[in-house]
Amino acid sequence: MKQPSGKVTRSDVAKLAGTSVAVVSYVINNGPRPVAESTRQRVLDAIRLTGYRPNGVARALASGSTKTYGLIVPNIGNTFVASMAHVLLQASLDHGHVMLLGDAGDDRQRELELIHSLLNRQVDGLFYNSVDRHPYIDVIKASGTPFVMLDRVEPQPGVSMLRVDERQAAFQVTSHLLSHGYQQVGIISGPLDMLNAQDRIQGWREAMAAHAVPVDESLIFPASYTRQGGYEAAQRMLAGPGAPRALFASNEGQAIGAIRAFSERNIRVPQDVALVCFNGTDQSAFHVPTLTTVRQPLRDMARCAIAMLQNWNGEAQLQEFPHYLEIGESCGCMPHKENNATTI
Amino acid sequence: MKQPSGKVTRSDVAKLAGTSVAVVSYVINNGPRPVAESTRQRVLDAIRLTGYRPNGVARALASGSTKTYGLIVPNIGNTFVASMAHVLLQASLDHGHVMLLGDAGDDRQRELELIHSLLNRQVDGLFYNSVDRHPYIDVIKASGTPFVMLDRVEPQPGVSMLRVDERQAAFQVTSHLLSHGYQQVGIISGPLDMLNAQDRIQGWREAMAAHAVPVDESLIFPASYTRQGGYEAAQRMLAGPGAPRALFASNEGQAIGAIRAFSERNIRVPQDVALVCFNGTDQSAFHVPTLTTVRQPLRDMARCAIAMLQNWNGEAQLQEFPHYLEIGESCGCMPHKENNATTI
DNA sequence: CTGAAAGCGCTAACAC
DNA sequence: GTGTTAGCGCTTTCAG
Repeated sequence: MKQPSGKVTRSDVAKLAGTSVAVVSYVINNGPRPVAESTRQRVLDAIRLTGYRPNGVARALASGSTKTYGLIVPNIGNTFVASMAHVLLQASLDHGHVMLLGDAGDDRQRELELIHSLLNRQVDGLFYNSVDRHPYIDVIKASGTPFVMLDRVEPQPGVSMLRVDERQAAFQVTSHLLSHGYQQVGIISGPLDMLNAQDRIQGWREAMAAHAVPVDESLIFPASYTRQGGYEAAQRMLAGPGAPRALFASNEGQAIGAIRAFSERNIRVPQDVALVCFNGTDQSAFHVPTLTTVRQPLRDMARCAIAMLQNWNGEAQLQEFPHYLEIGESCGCMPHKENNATTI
Repeated sequence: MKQPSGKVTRSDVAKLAGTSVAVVSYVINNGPRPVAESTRQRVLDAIRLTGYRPNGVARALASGSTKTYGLIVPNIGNTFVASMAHVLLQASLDHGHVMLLGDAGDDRQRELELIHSLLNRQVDGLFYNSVDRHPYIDVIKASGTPFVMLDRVEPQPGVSMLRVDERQAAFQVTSHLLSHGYQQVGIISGPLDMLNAQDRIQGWREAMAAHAVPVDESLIFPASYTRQGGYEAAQRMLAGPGAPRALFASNEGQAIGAIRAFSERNIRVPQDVALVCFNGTDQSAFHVPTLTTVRQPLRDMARCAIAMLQNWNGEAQLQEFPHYLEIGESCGCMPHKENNATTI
């Protein structure tokens, strides 16, 4: 008979099984002491009968581990962030950890609040993707909690970090556009004070140089990493003189926003403007047109991030991952499945 | 001087402040006993000096509350789920609670594992959106943990639930298409054994009846609630005879997948096929074309869900929310900003 | 207003 | 192989 409420404790089980509480623990934890098979069965039966559920809070206090990780993100509504969260969640569960999710709602103050909150709750480790370029690294360090930065920040001693070479990826993706023959490639960048925005712009610059194309600073359109940001940036671009025929959007949301803005002016992608973007998700493959995008090996990154926390020794661990270019229709070098000769 | 690690405990603070540990608690918790202002300051200083961080696990054990909620979702990669998670996270934080996020990865077994995991961790309450129509309600009930179902399930005693009248919403959205003059409206439904899929199909049926249109069962295309599902369903629809010129997709992902499939056959939305969908997110407004979609008042729902947990008395609470139809371009009754006379 | 002390439910020595 | 018990760090009652 299951109890109506979760008030059953380990000593109830012990009583019913006719053993001591220690034995119950040994059974539950498969150690650290052996238990006779017959006793073990009695305990197991008692657990079933009582509907006993080990109190994780008490276990955490006694054992010193919560089996919980924390994840701080700017906004779970961002599709790339959600993809990252998804793989981290899966990988953590594989290691027996659940995740406390802190969604900062793009608010710096809230982010700090959340960090304290998760730290107080004694997470075994923290994955951290900051709202902006001023992550609260000191706070986390002071707590002694293992943590991994998921986005690029100023290199610092004692800060572990995952990253892809965004400068190189930006170089590659811009070069891809240039190789199509475009002489002008615009860039919708992230907020200029963010390092990953700088990296991407830098790669863009280098690609222009490599192709002997003069860099036109007016082709940089800073925007937030959102659909709205991309939408507005594209509008600004169209409002100005000499809008480029090729464009590099710094994330998938911006790309989609830009395409929306274009469509409102009857500008087609890729026929009128070739487009590539960063950090595409599965969404890119279903978009019309499909998006040419730089993708990151998220699954590997998640596994690595967890390994970093587990092998934590207080020293910084840097792990760089390869990116890959997923060619879609948006850059124009693929046969476009869609055309305008329509019948049904 | 902050300590290098999180080993500072309350008694360290007490020692430094020259008080007892109880007083430190009184200061931290603003009660339950008053503390002299001067003592209070000494304690506060000691806390600052030591870098003391209250141990949430110990607090939870002693106080009986973890200040943590749990959220079980099928997959955080689904944009609608992510939107829901976002608002719940924000609302929870407003009430001082953090969230343990359980992402089942669309796997029933994993979902159960997660439920046990969160329950063991003594969450103060659980928000539950099941992978399929067989939610593990008994497990949660047996634990005595307050919980709210976020999706529609078989009405049961003792099960609180949020919902919108999906039958009615489906009726409305289908009627909207019919009012445009279409005689045939297809439906990409969810998996047929899910209640919300049945509800939506039922509303679709009733709308046909209300408009005196004979119901053609072959126009029901069951699919998973994903872009891939919508894509495949649309392909099936196009492969069959008499593909309808109007279509109701059961969620945003399906709609986007369907549009992709259409575009590959040079079928335009809304010119060739009028489309509406359920549970659109902000994404719908940036899509080309913008999507006509049924939206739910997520923010209100989140607040309500939390209130249900807080006022938990073991009795089922049912709360129904109004939906609203957001008219976009995809159904064809709006001036389409996009056209095909293109120049740049 | 402050201090002492009894738990909270469990882990893991340490005994036997 | 099993039982006893000292913590884990905190909340809160009960005495001063």
